[in-house]
Amino acid sequence: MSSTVKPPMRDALIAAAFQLFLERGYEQTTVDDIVALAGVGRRSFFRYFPSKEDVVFPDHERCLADMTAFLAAGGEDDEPVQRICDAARMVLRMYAENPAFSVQRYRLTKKVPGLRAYELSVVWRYERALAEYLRGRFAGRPDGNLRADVIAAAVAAAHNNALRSWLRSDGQDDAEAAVDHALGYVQSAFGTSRAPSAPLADKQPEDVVVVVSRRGAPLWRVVQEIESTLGRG
Amino acid sequence: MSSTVKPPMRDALIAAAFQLFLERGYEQTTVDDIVALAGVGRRSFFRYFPSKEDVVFPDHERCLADMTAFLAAGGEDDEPVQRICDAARMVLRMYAENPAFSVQRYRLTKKVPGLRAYELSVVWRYERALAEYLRGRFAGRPDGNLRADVIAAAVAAAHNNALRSWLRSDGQDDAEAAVDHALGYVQSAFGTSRAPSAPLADKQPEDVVVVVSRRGAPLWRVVQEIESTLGRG
DNA sequence: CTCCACAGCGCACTGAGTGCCATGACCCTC
DNA sequence: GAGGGTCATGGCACTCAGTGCGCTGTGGAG
Repeated sequence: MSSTVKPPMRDALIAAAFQLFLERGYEQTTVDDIVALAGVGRRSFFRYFPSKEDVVFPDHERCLADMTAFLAAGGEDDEPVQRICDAARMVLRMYAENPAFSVQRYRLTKKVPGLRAYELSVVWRYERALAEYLRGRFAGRPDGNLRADVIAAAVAAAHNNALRSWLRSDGQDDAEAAVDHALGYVQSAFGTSRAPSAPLADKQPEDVVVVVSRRGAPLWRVVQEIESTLGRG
Repeated sequence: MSSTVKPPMRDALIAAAFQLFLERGYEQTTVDDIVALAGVGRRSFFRYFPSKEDVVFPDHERCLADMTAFLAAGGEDDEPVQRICDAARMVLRMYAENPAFSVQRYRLTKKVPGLRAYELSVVWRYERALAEYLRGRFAGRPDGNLRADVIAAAVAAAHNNALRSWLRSDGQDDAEAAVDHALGYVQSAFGTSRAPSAPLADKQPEDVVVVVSRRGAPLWRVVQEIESTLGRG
């Protein structure tokens, strides 16, 4: 999409950086070490990566752009929560495309506080993209912004939960299944009028009947009554 | 709790830093400028603040410790979601104690990307404290960790939504009411059998009557039926 | 009075990130 | 084929955050 040609110098820098990071650690590796191993000038490093941390997350900028484009391409008839769940799945796929690389990076970010902080800012931008989309879709509804922020945070948290458990398994588990399960939980909590996932969708509509009186009551009261009715005390 | 005595030097550094940050901006102010204005040695700055960013968030370390202690002090009979909502309210109160300072800091963090990233790592630590508490409480339940992470993220997002809208109002709005409302929404979504807050608890129980048949149905189906019943298409 | 602990200070150093300019390859035009 | 323009790269010098180390003054305990 954005860049059709692949600069070999960029890839060489990434390879050299990860080799040194894994050998002696992130903080023990200077930018001078990286450029020396890659055989390029120090100034060129900062041409391709605004900071030393960026070399650890080389493809997030593109992935974020893709996700934003995906959300912008949706129509008004899409179910919003479903849409952002699909958007979150795109991020997971990006990780799953290079399992070995993703696991290596996970080990790095787990150890180095500076990288963890940087990853947070990356995740935050994804979450903001989801929230902004929902804000647009919820515009006009009561508490639209609040609902958008909360649901986006829940979806991001569910995605990250599944992603991290997959990374901890060294890429052995089924990432797609894990994220489907996690997102299904969020969709059940913020459920909208759509089945959360295919295997549950073939239930009969008659398997539940709900009658609510006093429609003006606050939602939490309704939920409270339902839960006591369902016997979850 | 942690530090009973207040070093005047620390406060002098904070005051000097904010004066300069507001005058000429964060990035245009060097640590040398701050220590020169405060009349202390440069090395002393880094004795009190590990980094230049830390001087912008001088009380978060204490607040995080207080929140962790609050969560650890809870008993097994507390309602978990209610508990972390109360914990989140502690953070809001910390902000509300110094409205002018909080609003100044908000303006700074909104403009400076580096400070925004730092704030993210602070918020992340709060969220992790909430999630770790819930993980302990949900231990053994199916999807306990997932539920803990998602609910903690939702509570943090709701809190941040209310906090930011209060900060945007220059501290004029009612912060407590805003956060109560926002957390009430989360509790309604992940609702457990308890009223979300005192001012709503004195409603009559008769103001809503719910009848649910087929109790074995999945929760998302129940929610779907309720929403269509309530007319939230 | 002496010793010791500690808070602050000064200094020199590393390393990230930036601005500026030179160089060389490539391409387009005449 | 010569000249000029663009662009990627390299080299250099600089700022500034953050650190390690050693010095100094002060104040309390013996």
